[in-house]
Amino acid sequence: MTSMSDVARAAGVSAATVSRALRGEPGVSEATRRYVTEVAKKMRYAIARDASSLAGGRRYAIAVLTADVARGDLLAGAEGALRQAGYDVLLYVLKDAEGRRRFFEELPLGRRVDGVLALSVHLTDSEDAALRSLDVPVVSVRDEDLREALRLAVGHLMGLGHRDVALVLAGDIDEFYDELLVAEGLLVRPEWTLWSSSTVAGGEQVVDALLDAEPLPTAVITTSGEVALGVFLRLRRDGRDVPGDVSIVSLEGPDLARAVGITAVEGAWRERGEHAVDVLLATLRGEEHETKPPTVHLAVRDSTGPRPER
Amino acid sequence: MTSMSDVARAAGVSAATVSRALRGEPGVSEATRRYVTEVAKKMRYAIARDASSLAGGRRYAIAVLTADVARGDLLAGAEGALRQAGYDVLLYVLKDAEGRRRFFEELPLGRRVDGVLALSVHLTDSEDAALRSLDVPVVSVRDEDLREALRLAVGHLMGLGHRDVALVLAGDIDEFYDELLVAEGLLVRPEWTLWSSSTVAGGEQVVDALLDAEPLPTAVITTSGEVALGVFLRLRRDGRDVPGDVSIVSLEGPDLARAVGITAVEGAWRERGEHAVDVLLATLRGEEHETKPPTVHLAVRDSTGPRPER
DNA sequence: TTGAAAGCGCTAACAA
DNA sequence: TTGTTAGCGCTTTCAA
Repeated sequence: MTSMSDVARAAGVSAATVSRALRGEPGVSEATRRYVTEVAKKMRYAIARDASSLAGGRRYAIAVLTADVARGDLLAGAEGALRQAGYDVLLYVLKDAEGRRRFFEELPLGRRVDGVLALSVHLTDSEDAALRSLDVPVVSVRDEDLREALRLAVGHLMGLGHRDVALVLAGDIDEFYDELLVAEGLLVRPEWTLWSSSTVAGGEQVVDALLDAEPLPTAVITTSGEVALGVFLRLRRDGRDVPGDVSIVSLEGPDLARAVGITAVEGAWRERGEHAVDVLLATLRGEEHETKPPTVHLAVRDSTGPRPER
Repeated sequence: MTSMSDVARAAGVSAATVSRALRGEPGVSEATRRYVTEVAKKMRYAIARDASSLAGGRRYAIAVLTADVARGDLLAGAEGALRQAGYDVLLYVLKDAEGRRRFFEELPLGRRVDGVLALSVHLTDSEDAALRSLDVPVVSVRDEDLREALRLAVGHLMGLGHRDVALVLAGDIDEFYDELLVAEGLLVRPEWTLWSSSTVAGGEQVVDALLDAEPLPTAVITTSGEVALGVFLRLRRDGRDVPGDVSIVSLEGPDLARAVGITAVEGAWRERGEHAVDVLLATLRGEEHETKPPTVHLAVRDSTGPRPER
């Protein structure tokens, strides 16, 4: 393994200079930096993080806690952002109660990470306190944004006069939706709360189920872009007009929804994960990160319209 | 932060002794070990991994590569096993092509991990070569086991005379199933390939869809225990006999299936993740780990029987 | 069974 | 701008 002093020797400079050059620290002439970088690359030098952390006091690692691996986008978003910022992601899956208890008891993070990101883990007060006792910044992302997304979607639909709204949940999602819909003033019929896989085919199936149980709702909210697309396609194949007969709103899958012209809540999970990372990194830098989480906003497109007369 | 020498001082021994005692190394009297351990605990001492790795040459970290966070059980299984063995899990999500390319180009793992676990990432030859060049052990888990599971289930059902089999896919699963079923000699009707969320409700919905499209298949294969349960319950509620009218096999959810008496493939993802970790850790110890992946076997229970006469 | 001492490969003062 | 010098907090010989 080539070490930093190997590089230093090869480049004819001191290890300190190599260190500065490679990290982009000031105090190195551009020429030297370029040369050293090149030599290091040629030698396939990889820094020894342990030594770096030990000497520098920073670990370049963030613990990411997740209650499950279910919310994939959130995790992927956070992972990508952290990776890009040069941080390693230490994953801790707090799935079963026993493992979770042990985790907080042993708190294996001591001196191992620069910060903690809790994704969709609803921390109890004592768990939260335990984390804070590590005295590294802790940022957590709750599921509340999803509520906000739903709220937006429902608000939009109600503004258009809809009252008969079906909800399609994709993945293993908590069931708090029902309450939320009710709270927003919608009637929730059990047969209009459906589950589906996050696939187009899943969405198509859902429509089959809805068609079998007339009357049709006047609007459908999906938690997945793929499902929204499936719903859209299947309705059309059945001769229904969107949004003439049925409106569709998706709570996720912004790219897909945009491509197909489906009204959708944008700026959801992946972005939320990235923002959480921003907040955490800012804190690490000692800054106050004032920005709010990515605005969950509604992109109104062609899939929603006024409630049809029937 | 209390350091090892703080503990040593408090316990009236040398740092070397503390090190040995805490790691369970031989050469420390039991009395000393117990005492030191107690003192360390009382002082809430947490080892500085960086220093430990630097001095010891082992990093106690494994890179876990995953193409997506979709196969949750696999990841969770691996994470749990690694954690238990005292290893940190460095997560790398190789989702988009661009990120993946960059990952293999920069190979940010150098001197950072003791091994690599590739879960459901189908590595190209050059990617594989890149990983091996790190010269740490690499273990990968492919999706083939799922095929094996399906093969088992289909074999069992065909042995019982079934030909009309529905397949319920849960989650974002690849579509290679169809081909596989055909390859196994089954007729695949499009309306019998269904998607569902991994929930009981999802399974119930699926049955509704099937009932609407008579004739009913004589058997149903699900990729989720919850779905199998939902199918079971809904069929019964509709007055159908299981397995008299319809047989059910689940490819996952062994615990649930066992509890309810559903024929199921056992030893699937979670265990596969754990086994991969075993293999990796054995390699790290310099041993040859000869055991095969957990036998994907079929636990035949009351939910499957001979094809009904109709 | 225990301790002393020498690093592991970096970063961060401090000098030059 | 660059180099020299101390460590960072452990593990591991080697001696006692």
